[in-house]
Amino acid sequence: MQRPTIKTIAQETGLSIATVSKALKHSPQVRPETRAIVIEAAERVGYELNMHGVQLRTGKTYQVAAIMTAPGPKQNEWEGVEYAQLLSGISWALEDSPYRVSLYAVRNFDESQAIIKQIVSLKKADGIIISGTRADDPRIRTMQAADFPFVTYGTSVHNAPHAYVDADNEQMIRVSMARLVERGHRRIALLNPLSDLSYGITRFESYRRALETAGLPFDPALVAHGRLTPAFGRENVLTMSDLSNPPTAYICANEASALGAFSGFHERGLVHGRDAVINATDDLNVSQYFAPPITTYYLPISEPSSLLGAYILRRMEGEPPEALQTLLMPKLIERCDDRLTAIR
Amino acid sequence: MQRPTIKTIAQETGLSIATVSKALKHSPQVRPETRAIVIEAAERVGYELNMHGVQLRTGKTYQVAAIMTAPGPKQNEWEGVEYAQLLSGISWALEDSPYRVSLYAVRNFDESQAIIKQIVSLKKADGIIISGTRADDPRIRTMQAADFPFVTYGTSVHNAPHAYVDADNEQMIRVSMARLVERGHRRIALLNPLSDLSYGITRFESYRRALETAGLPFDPALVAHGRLTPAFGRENVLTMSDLSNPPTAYICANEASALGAFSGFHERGLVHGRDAVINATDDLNVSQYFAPPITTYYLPISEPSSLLGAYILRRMEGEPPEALQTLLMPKLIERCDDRLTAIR
DNA sequence: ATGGACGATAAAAACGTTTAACTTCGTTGT
DNA sequence: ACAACGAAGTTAAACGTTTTTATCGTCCAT
Repeated sequence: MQRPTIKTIAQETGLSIATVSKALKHSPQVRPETRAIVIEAAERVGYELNMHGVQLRTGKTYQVAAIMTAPGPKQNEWEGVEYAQLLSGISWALEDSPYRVSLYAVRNFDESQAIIKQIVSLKKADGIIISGTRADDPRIRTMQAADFPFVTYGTSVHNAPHAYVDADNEQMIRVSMARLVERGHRRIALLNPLSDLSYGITRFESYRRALETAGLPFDPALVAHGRLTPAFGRENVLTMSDLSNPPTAYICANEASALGAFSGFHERGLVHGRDAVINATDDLNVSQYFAPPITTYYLPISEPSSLLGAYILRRMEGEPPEALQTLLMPKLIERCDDRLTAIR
Repeated sequence: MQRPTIKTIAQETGLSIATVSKALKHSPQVRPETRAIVIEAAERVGYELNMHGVQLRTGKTYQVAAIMTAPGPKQNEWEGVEYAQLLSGISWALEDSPYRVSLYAVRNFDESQAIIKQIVSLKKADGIIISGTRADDPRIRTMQAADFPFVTYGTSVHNAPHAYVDADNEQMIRVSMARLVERGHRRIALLNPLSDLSYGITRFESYRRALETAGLPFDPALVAHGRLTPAFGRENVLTMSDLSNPPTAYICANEASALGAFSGFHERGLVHGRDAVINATDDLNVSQYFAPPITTYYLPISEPSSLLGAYILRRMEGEPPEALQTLLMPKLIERCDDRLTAIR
């Protein structure tokens, strides 16, 4: 038996397919009684809308492209693991809509740019979600030029206003620095994402301002930019702890680099809380299982991800981007005092 | 300007759209000279195949559904993070094909079953990739009954033969146990996945056989089944280390539970290598950053994931499932000796 | 010469939906 | 009484492909 179509319902009810179509989408052109008949028949025959017909006719794809930047299959680093929860959050946010998440894995920025151009020009999706935004992001310009709906996870600086969701990195670093300074720290290291990423810049600038506020000197040796892998955290601890005047606190941009920093502590024989402390930003609530647990700024990744999903839906409905901008403040979770026992 | 279609090319070349269509798909019915003309015109006008037309006509979706089981947005546990790399591996394997990965995030087994029924009956995809297989998996039966192409990450026991990729859990546990026994361990704990999962059963049975081989008694207090979160690892170490005769080795089924086990060590004041050791299976190469680094069986998740992608493609081409079954043996990485200093 | 087979292309139908344009008929206002 | 109108449906075209069937020469065997 063939799958029923609107034609089936038309024959079943004696109406035309046009009326059936209109009835099913609640057009005001059809009488409530007629609609009831159509709905009844649709349920009776087990009708389900065939998207292919809709897509061809309307040109809409009902796909939301999620661009996921992950390192190539050769490098097996603990990186980008938060994408799993990001994607499921987005997927759930679209659950009650006709939209599906279509996944585009790319290896680097250039590939993401190429993919986006393709999606936009060939209309392979109705909306795009990207992350890893740069201060001046050409991908954003591409999408804006084509008037294509999109939402970014991360802000940009030099682009025209667009829909975004991000953690409030400025505030987070400011509060974090003030708290550490208050606890006696004078040499604070910043393990930062790649410097072309927008949030890397935000964090760095906030860091510098916090130093000024506290009257502390800026030392470039205490700032590192890189891919936020455990290796990155480890190597920077190894290097910085060898300085003649090593840091007593490390601010890590994610849980992966914090884990790596611990590995560096272990290698150098440093004791957390005695020689130095580690603070981090945590999306996955994993820092509580570190030994010892560390102080983190915790933003459950489900929050930004469901917002991203909600925003792309609203953006595709035509809502202006200015109304779809949110900075989320992570919650401070103090798992240790972070005063050095040696300093006291 | 409108996007060019085969009609555009037909007008451009003076041929019919039928010939253009055939020429573009290398049908033997069209003369090579004619084909050359068509190809040239297609390139000149910048023609790209419109999938919506194809989909409506052929009924194919060119979508591969990836079912991703992740805990709901409320629970923010470090769980399922390897999905990110699994998905990107699959996505890359499909890169040169016309297929795209369509993501379906579900919260539990029942939801995945419902989604799969829907995908199969409404033909929302041409192939399905699932994980978390059970010994007797009703989802597999659903797909087989409908003769629907699919590949599983994980084996099943009672189902008819199907395409799968998995780690060789039997061998891994056997080797792992023999190695620990050889190093003097007599009380070995198994931190296992949920007992309804196929690989949980495989691991458990292999564990029991290994005990028999070594002439060691089976103690149910040393085996735990559960969701492989850090919390699970931690709690079981807390419980088991309180036994009158606590284990001297913990075999963890993934890196998340191993991290949690470390957290339990820290809480109890246990020292790795003195009081007990932790061995694990590692997909993400993160155990090297634990303090201290531990011995793991490492299977870079890129390997199974690219196989999954390759297999679903071949399965959709009609290749029989028996030819598409692979068990991958993880590589043993000895990061410490794992002999207890106290035992010697 | 005639018929048939074959090779290359064209014509047309079909996939399932939406929507602009049109018909029909009853109601309303003058 | 009649034009104008509105409500509720219908007709038909269109979206871009693929594929079955038809057409039209050309070549070959008889």
